[in-house]
Amino acid sequence: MPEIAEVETVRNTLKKRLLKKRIVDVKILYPQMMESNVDEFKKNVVNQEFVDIKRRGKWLIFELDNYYLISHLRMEGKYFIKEHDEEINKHEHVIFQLDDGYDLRYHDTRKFGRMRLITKDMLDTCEEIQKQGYEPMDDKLTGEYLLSKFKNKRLPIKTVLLDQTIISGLGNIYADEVLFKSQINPLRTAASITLDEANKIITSSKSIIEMAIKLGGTTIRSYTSSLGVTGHYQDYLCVHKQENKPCPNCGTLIKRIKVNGRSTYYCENCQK
DNA sequence: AGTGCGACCCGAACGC
DNA sequence: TGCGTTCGGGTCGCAC
Repeated sequence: MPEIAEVETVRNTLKKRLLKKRIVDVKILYPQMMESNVDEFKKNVVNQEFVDIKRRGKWLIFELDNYYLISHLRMEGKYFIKEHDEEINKHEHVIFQLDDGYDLRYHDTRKFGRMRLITKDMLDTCEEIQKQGYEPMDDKLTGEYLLSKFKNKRLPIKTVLLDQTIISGLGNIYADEVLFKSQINPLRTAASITLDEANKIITSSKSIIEMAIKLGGTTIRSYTSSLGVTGHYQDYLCVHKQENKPCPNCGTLIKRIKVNGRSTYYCENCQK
């Protein structure tokens, strides 16, 4: 599932293939995922060229001549580049036909992803984008900032790390890994986190995201006809999806619990 | 304001 | 084997 590192990898990969390409047609096969009016979307996106690809948290932002195409991959959204005459897969929901004989195809088995076209001046007022908190690599993310956000929260710290308005980009996997590296029990309330621990959360997030981006970069599968992203970070996970495996620190078997409905993995010995 | 929970989806995993 | 059921994951919107 794409978290910040995967979205960054998608961004870097697509950038190499898409810049200066022009959209000559678009097919929307699953209109429910389109938050813009479908007819307007088609009308406006056709004949636009890809100028840049940006990212904010888990949002991908395709910069076109006159618009931003903003796209959230949610759980399983992927972009593929395929030759235009290749058969359409049943999970391909939006097909952008490019001027070079290829398509950019949005593929999403769960149909959870969303996309929308906005004019350039709308980005500053686009709520989903603007309400994102600081990203792990942002210097503005400080222990003091986190404490001010955690102050009145009685929710488990694990749940609060998934709140994109505080730290932008962490998902269920990295939240578990960050808490393990910070040696913090996922069930602790956010309000109970000390300044020291908040700083640990920040340094852990930075190093984990940095490594994940590097791994994503080295493990891209790029075929001649398509281009998906399968990072290899899963080979380096300490706790997430590691139930009943030994903790890399102390050997205690990793526990799996539910925290506010989400699977959560941790070492009960290391994370008090 | 903070919190809790259902809805959105459907393939995979599980239970019988 | 084949069926039915449950689960999961990010985010939103609504109720409390």
